[in-house]
Amino acid sequence: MTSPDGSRRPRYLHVRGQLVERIRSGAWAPGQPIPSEFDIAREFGVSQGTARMAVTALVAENVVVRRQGLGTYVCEHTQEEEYARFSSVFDGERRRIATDTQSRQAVVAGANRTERRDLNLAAGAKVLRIRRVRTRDGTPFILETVSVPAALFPGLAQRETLPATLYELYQKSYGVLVVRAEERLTAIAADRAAAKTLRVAAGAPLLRIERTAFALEGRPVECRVSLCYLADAHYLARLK
Amino acid sequence: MTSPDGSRRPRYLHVRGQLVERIRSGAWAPGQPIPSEFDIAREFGVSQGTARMAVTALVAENVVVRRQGLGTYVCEHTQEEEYARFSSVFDGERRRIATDTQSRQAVVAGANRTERRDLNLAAGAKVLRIRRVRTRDGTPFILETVSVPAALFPGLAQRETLPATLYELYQKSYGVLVVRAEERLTAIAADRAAAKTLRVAAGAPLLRIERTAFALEGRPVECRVSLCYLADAHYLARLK
DNA sequence: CAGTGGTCTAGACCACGTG
DNA sequence: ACGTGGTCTAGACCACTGC
Repeated sequence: MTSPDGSRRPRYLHVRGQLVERIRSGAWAPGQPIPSEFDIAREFGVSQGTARMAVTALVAENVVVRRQGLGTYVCEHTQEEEYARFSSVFDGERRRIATDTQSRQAVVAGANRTERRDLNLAAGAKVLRIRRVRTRDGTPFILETVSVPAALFPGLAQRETLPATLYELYQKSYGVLVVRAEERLTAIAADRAAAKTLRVAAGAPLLRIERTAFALEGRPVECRVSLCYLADAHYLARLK
Repeated sequence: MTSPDGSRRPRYLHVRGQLVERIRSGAWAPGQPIPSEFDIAREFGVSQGTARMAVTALVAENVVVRRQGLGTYVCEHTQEEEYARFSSVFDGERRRIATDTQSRQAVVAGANRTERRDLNLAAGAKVLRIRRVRTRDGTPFILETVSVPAALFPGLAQRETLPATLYELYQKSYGVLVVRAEERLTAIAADRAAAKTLRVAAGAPLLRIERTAFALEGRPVECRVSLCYLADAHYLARLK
């Protein structure tokens, strides 16, 4: 099969692209079922097996989830799911640690060098920076700075309140679906400001997490730096 | 289809199990091609599509790799591949850091509490503990203690030399194929001994990595603790 | 019960890497 | 040219879920 532009692309990848477009545009909303594999097959004039391959690709990309006997649903960043997928901090008994977000501050500024590189922005581009403290059982636990391209989230800076789980907001208000992230970790000594906020001694060892989050088609949409004081806690990474 | 014990299992999972058994037993050696999908289909009396599903499951489990036009090969832990899969430390330019292993020391001892939990060992079981220092450009970089069940690797303690890439040894000499690992990370302050070995100041922030490695069917086969001084370097984790 | 995803067949042809 | 994995069809039936 030859596509309109002359390049040879498997049919299932063409179908996948069409499905992604409908999800990106909001025609198929988060948490809602997409058409059945048979319906997709009929609409695009392919067999069920081919429609299934297209859906399987989206499952692998964390864009949809299959529920046997029910249907296939557009991924939804609920608070719970977002923690399960993107929060990697666990306690001594290997349970995921729940945090609350206590204080916030949001400003628009020119992107710095790290932000321009991680978010793939041109010089002079603006970012919205959100600074916040996350607490565990009421005590400061993580000091976090979240940066997003201002152009991608119009009006976000003017909001009076921001939810703890930002990806839900990105998705529901801006149609930006975070599907993947990379985190770069280092151990650093707490400087005075961080030590004061986290209520630890200056020089205490902190885990510094620098995250870059990616949306559909690999587009970087957020970077954040988190400083954590991990007393009786750890970060969990799964290899392959 | 009903299997001999009466449970209903998809045929492709039955085929997958048979393939795993041949790899585990060494009948199909690391780095060697397994039979083609058509040959597998013929042998087990299933269609190519079903044989393909069985192979796809093994690909997802990191047991085999497909090479288009060539065949499907049993995964091999070569030095290069092992670094690419299990080494997560990168330099400031985001290149993977190569390390050399400079000094080693191996002892057999009773498993401690952490080892018993991570390796799923009974009280009184013995482990082989390997202590070693890994260097970067000649300077100490990672201080590492590797623990494996002594019963699983007979004769390993008596070896005069050990390679830098242990998983290659586990696989080639003992038929133990590491397919997955979990790493638990914390930031700690260097104690005197670690500081001296790594040539940093006592109290310097170190990244502590506690790894558990799993073989086929989820069996834990190794745990290791690594202390890294990450000057101009970071640990990379990929989320989903 | 109807409708969904999950498994399975027996073919066919294509794209790729090697000889 | 050959054999491999990769794509694709047009069916079929099974297993699960909710009504």
